[in-house]
Amino acid sequence: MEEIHWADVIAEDLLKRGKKHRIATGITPSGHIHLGNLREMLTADAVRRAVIDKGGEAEMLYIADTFDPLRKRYPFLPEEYERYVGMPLSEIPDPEGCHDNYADHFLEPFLESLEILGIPVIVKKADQMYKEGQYEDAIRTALQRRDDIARIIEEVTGRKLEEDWYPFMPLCENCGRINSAKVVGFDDKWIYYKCACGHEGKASYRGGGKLTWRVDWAARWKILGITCEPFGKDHAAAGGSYDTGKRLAREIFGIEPPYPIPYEWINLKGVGAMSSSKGIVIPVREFLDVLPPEIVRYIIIRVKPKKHIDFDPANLLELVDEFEEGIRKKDRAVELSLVGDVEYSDIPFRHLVVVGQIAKWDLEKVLEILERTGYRIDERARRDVERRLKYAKNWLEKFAPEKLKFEIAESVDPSKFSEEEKEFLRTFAEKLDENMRPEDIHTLVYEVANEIGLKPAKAFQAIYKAILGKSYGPRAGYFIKMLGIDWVKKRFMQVSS
RNA sequence: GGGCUCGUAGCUCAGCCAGGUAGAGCGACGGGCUUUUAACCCGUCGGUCGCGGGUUCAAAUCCCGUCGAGCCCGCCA
Repeated sequence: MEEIHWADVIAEDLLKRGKKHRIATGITPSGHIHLGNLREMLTADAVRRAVIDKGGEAEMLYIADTFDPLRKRYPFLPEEYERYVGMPLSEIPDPEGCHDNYADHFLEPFLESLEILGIPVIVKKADQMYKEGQYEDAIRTALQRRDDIARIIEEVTGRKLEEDWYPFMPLCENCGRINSAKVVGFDDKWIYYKCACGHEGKASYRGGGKLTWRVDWAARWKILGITCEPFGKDHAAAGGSYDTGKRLAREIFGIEPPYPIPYEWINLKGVGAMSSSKGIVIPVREFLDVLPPEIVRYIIIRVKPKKHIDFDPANLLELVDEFEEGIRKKDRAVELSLVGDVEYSDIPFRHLVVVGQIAKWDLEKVLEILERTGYRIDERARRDVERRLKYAKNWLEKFAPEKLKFEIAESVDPSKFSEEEKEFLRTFAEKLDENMRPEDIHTLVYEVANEIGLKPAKAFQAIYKAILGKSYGPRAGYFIKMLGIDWVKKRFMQVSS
């Protein structure tokens, strides 16, 4: 039985509904956008690609809720930001002063990440949509049909709404908050409100406030013609916002709700679920310095959206092996993860981690070593190594377990070696031959050790001591071949003299 | 109170949607080779598919129930 990738299953479903699709995403830029948030984008993008692969048309929208109020002063914000709580993110200054406003500060690196990841999105900023009047009709409808909306929300959620509830949150022109004024009435031109700060005023249909979340969501489906949308499992619970959205879409706005794709959270090993408000975060942008985009995509795309992902950045090599194997097998998840026209060579990432350390990350040296150990270096391999070597270096420094790290000792002190060790190294060096293959070298260790009556374990230790200054290291045969027979001979002779 | 996911080999999981004699990787064990990192090759061991019922010629797979684990909703969005 052929296994079908989840994105293809969804794409099939979508194409039964129509040929053209607009897939929405909506991560709110209230803090650093992390790998967990990225799942929404990658889920959408995998489906987008699958739809296109099957002959349909699809585009991705990213609605950034820049008009959302700041919920609280997050731990990463300075104390004076207490006064901005409740104000829309688009109206709050950038905490680091480098962008126009708070929302842009977090939005920009994220959009940059999306570009690196090869995710094409049409960006819609909510504050602009409101200010430009795109929501005007929806707001009018929502206010006029306040009772029907309230009834639907009450029926779906089972909770009771206040008598004076309205599906609209006015932006108070006095205190600047968008979450503390109550609607007291409305006419064709204005929405009248009374704010907790004491101010009474009137708000415009264009940027004078926003619809409450559940209503806003359904409204935006209509305004933008959304046919599909991934969202976190918090929205997917029974009585949750998708359930209300579904009914609001049909009964208030007269549209079919988008095809839902609920997804699970991503857990960072040893840290727990990623959450910007709890400060458990590795910003996406930071990941992309350490891992190639296709691997980041693969981490998420290989797993069905509804299954939770435990991700341990220290334990990455196996995943990369699997990915590289998938390239050869033309695995669908890998295919959906590859970005642009990047071409892979047959050099494993795992190998680059070792060779890079030997060559001290010098590209030419790395290529030289790879060639010496039997890899064919053509233009394609060259480009590939150049690209992935940077990631290998960054990953090693940032996430790799200590035992994978080593450094060639600049020099070693012969007095630290016993006579036995010296004898071994001398004999070994004499027998080393430029034409030996890694396996031959490995065998030679045993041969020489036996010849002079040294335990093989001691022999290996002597080798590592002479090269690295510690008693363990990468597999000796390959390692010596990579270092260069000539160099090793010289080093061993010097130590044993 | 409600929703989702998981339970299959020692471990991590695939297979379940479209039922047809249980799979992979890792580990373990034996060997290649008297330590070499999360190395390579060959081979071996390893599972009453959580439990109980039902449907079926046939169930890991579909249905009902049940037990256990995790997360989410029941503030706001």
